[in-house]
Amino acid sequence: MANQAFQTPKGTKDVLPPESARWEALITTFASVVERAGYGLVHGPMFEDIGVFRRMGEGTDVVRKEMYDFHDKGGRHVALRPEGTASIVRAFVQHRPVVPWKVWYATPVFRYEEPQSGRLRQHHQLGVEALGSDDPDLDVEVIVLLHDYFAALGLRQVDLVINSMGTPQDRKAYAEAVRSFLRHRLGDLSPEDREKVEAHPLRVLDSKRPESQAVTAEAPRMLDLLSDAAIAQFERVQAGLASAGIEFTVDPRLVRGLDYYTHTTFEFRSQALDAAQNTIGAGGRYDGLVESLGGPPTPGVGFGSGIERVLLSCDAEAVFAVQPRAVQVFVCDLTGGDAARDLTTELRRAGIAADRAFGARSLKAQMKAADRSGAKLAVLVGPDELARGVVTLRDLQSSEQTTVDRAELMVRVERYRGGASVAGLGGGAAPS
RNA sequence: GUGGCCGUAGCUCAGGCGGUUAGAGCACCAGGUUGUGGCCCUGGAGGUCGGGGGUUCGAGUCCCCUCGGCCACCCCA
Repeated sequence: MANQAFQTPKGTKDVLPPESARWEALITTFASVVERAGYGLVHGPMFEDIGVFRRMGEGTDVVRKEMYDFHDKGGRHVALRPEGTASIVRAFVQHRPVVPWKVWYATPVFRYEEPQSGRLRQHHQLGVEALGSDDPDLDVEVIVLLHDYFAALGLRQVDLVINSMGTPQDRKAYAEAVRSFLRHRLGDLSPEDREKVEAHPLRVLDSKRPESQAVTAEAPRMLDLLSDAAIAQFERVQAGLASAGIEFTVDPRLVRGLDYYTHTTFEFRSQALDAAQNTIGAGGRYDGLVESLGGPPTPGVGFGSGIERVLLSCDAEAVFAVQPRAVQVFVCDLTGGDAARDLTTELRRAGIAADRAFGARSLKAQMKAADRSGAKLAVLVGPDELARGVVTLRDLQSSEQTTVDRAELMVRVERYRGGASVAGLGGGAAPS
């Protein structure tokens, strides 16, 4: 292991320029979609008392085996967030904001898993949570936001699947119904699924194993057991989606991995992703979660969407290409560096994006750097300009060049940005 | 956690059966133009062949271990 260079921990990635420009644009797009709907940004700790996350469901894989948990130096048992919702709910319980409380977040999330395409140990989620109303129109609002975010990115090959888990009582009764049904068909299930029957009967429903699917096809259907109130709720959601012009399919076997969901659950899947991980955004209603974290009975609904997977989908559909923001002006200095140092500062303070080369390189090298920077305009200062109190402006696309008084530089650059050509900047001097 | 494939310069890749100083393209740097980019030409820098151990006269090439990547299961964003 001698001299083995450090690298990102397994299942994590660095996001560097120019790719990071895409992340910025993605988050900006998301923010504009949800803030338009009245959602405010929440920042919070990346780790919580482990109890906060255990409320996601003691039987879930995320809680049982994927949490990055540890004891800190004070003996507190804490965990890195494995998802966004529980922390938001904890914040709600702690601060008791007025309802409806509509917030959004952008956060890394951590799960100890075997990495593969679209699955990392640290990935990043954008999400919203809306607490304090059980109005199904809020479910619709949240789903529409996620849909419109994908649309804003240019994604087209996205399918929406929805289901209802009913009230907490419905969910419990249904789990019992499925369990007793499966008990009689144990022999027909795949061995792996057999073990889930007692602890986690609903998980068997979305098993991909053919033999299990044959069994679950005949299992009691959630939608047949829903209470009247839950059915009304679910129908209102469907009507709202239809009214928003959003296509969806109802899949009675859609069971999400976290136990807190009640009523509406939904998943957006990218058809452009052939990987096993094609869910790019998912969520649902969680009417019992606030209470289980010590708050007053408060309904809630929200979703999370993985940035990495969404970007993978964008790649697959060849949409949402983002150009990194280039500087506008590049200063080349042959006088020892004073001009580069002072002019870039002056330009930047005037609100103009400017860059320069360092280390007293040849003009050729500096021009090359100017070209690479993407700047439209180069400012050249050599001994000649210095002596005359002028600077040379060069349009890097047309190669037009002129000289202007140094004192006039800011005005000239502003005029150039306003659309004037370099030649028209009228310093009077001929190109040298 | 289980199984399969893979790991050579910053990037994409060559390196027949193990055999002398490990190559190319792109990118980077310098020169060709005593003060000028994008094209072209020339040159340069950059690698303990993921890491460790073993077999052998000799290993990038074979074996073992390990780390990492990809894929499937599982799970999920």
